[in-house]
Amino acid sequence: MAPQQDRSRGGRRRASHSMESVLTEAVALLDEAGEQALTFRALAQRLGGGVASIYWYVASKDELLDRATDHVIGAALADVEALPAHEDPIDELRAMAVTLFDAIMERPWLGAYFMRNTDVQGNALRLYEKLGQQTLRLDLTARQRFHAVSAIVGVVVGSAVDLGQEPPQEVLDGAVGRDEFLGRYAQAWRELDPADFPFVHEIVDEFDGHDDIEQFRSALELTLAGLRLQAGA
Amino acid sequence: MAPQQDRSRGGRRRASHSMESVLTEAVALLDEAGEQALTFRALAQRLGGGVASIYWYVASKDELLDRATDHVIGAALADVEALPAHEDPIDELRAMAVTLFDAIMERPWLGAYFMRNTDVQGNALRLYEKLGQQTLRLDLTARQRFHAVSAIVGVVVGSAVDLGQEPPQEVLDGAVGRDEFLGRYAQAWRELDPADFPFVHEIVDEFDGHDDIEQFRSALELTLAGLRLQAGA
DNA sequence: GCTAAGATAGAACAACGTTCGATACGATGC
DNA sequence: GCATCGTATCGAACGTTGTTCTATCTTAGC
Repeated sequence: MAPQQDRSRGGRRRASHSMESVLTEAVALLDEAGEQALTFRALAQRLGGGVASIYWYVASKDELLDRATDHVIGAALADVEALPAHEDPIDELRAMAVTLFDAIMERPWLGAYFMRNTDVQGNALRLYEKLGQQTLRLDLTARQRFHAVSAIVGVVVGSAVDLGQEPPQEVLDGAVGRDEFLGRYAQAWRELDPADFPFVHEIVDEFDGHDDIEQFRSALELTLAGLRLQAGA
Repeated sequence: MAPQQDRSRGGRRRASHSMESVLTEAVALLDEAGEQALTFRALAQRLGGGVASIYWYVASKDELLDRATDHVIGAALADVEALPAHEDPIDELRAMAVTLFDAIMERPWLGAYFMRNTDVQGNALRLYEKLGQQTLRLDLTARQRFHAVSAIVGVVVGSAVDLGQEPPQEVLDGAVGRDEFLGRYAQAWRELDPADFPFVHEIVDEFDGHDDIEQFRSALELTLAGLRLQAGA
């Protein structure tokens, strides 16, 4: 009753990969345990192959990160393209940015690599174009359009970076909940001298247990309000 | 005429450090050659001591980075505090944000670590407080104040991250100038199909040779305009 | 002079990205 | 059937990194 071994002629089976599987497993590692979990050895073990095989598909870890990033940005781009059209371009910009932020929230590691994509081509550029096309519907100069899209991307990235560097490893392990983690900071802030830190005391209750999405949407709303003003609509 | 050797009894002189010198040299390494240049061995050599000695002052590289970051944020905080007071709190917020961005521009590596500071205390918190105090002068709810400061910090960080990850190592070595670097991207963009990428073609001339500070100020202006609208002033 | 704490340092360790050389596989030509 | 060439895989090794271990030197107080 020995189980049918998955080998031929006693030799160890050779693994056969593909660009897709390499990227998929790399993203899976990043999703499960964050940036530090993605090593060539861990990835090779997951693929059931050797370490050096990965170098057939990518020339370096930087390229692996770039391709993995572009891989998931492709999914975010698909989400954005699936969005219904709005009459108001600013409404559409808001919907796109929120969709983008949602995608990053599910993958906190994305924040650090989002803008690192050195490739000129790729899904990041398509996303950039997609956002920018909305500004073409606004009464702006080319320079204003360029700056507007940069500002919106900046808000997304800025919020995403906050997100990505928030968990200090305890909350990722599940040992400490996010609320408790925030609560610790809040408690330390409450113990500061109110005379020296009036603002911190003013907002500590808002900080405690705050929602990241709401924080992002508020920042986005300010930028979009400024943009609407600039477009004179 | 042998030079007076700086040693006693022929033995190799033991180095004597201090928290200040360790942080100063660490920052110097980061300034000169970026994030990857800061290694314990390079730092030890610079301090004229052994590798393990650094561990007397910091428990890990993460802590070293945190302390180094807070060290330079302290300088930025001093710059911000030296700013003249404005009658309009939003004008003062703008001046503070610009000062902050200037400090980050001189140290591109700061962008990646700016928000990574896990310490609750420190200069980052004081800077946060300093920004927040201006919102106390505006007619806003506590939540709006919290979100406003987060938004402004987000704009700074978002632009700073762009900045920090821009040079791909050639421009840092001085082999390729920033303009030429930007020009390469611009050229590649110009060769894209205008039907597929109308926005990219619209702004490529603006992108080519653009000024980072101007880009940042535009993004900041949109946020501040939105904030002014929100405060009903 | 002795001792305890403060401070320094060399050597070793484990993990990482990367390279090298050898080897197997699959289609093609004959 | 067989040699051939480009594709693809793998184990082993290299150099560098953060970190730890253990030993040593220095200083202050008694």
